[in-house]
Amino acid sequence: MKPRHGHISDGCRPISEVLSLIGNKWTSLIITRLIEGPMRFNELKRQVHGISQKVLTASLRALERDGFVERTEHPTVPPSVEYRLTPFGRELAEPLLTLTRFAAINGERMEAARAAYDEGHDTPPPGTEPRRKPLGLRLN
Amino acid sequence: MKPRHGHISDGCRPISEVLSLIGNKWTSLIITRLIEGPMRFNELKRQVHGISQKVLTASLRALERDGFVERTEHPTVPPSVEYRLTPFGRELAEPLLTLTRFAAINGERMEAARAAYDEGHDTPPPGTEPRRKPLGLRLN
DNA sequence: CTGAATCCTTAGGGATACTG
DNA sequence: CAGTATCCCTAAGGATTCAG
Repeated sequence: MKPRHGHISDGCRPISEVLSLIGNKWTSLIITRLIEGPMRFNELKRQVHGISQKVLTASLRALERDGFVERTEHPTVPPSVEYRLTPFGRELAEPLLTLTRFAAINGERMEAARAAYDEGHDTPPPGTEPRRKPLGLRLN
Repeated sequence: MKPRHGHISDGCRPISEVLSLIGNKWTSLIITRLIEGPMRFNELKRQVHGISQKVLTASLRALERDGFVERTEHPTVPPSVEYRLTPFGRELAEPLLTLTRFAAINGERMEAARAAYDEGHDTPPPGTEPRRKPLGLRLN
């Protein structure tokens, strides 16, 4: 996900950029994991449940490019690469945590609101499903 | 956009939900606009530059479903519909603004970081473009 | 004015296999 | 271990048209 911008309007552009940055479903999880401290690739992959290595690589590259994450390659064999937040990255982590906390706290409230909404609206008679998407996601 | 979750891991699920919520490129802009006060559909559409009617409708539905936005339909002709943040929505708006401010303030820093990164890496020799996407976005 | 319905393109991202 | 390279598929979301 790198629309990265779009001519939203000059005022909104950078905002949209950052938002789409954290919106790519994984970066925020990555960053919040990295707050704890530097981490190696596979360690990070294990901590961010469900992410594929392809996407993890891509996300880290993006974060590195934007100056939020620093990549340190140790010339050992087998390779060892460490990722750490830059100072800039830690600045971003702050507001991100704020949001993360909000989510953690209000998760069920959202669930409830949805349930209520779905009920009040065209809830297909039970037994007449197809309901909402089965969605085919899987864990690692 | 309703991936809305995915079995990220039980701890991260609500977080991912909220993040994907704001990640859909428009919702955060919508919410921050609605902080100013209730707004009608087309007024909102004008304020959120570049959004299509379809997407605005969909985003508002999603926000309504999640309990962040309230929809009030005035039975006039022609129709007049007002959207306003719920108290819950205003709670979400807080941390969203934090992020929004970060973006506004650090926009150029990101630009700079990217420029630096792109330069230090495989910058294709000038004249040999195709460089980065032309990307075909347009304003309203 | 508010929105629903359609069509269509793009890219995010999952799965899998291969490499230094 | 830390990636790169492919294939492929779904969904986000533009553009356009129709309707109450």
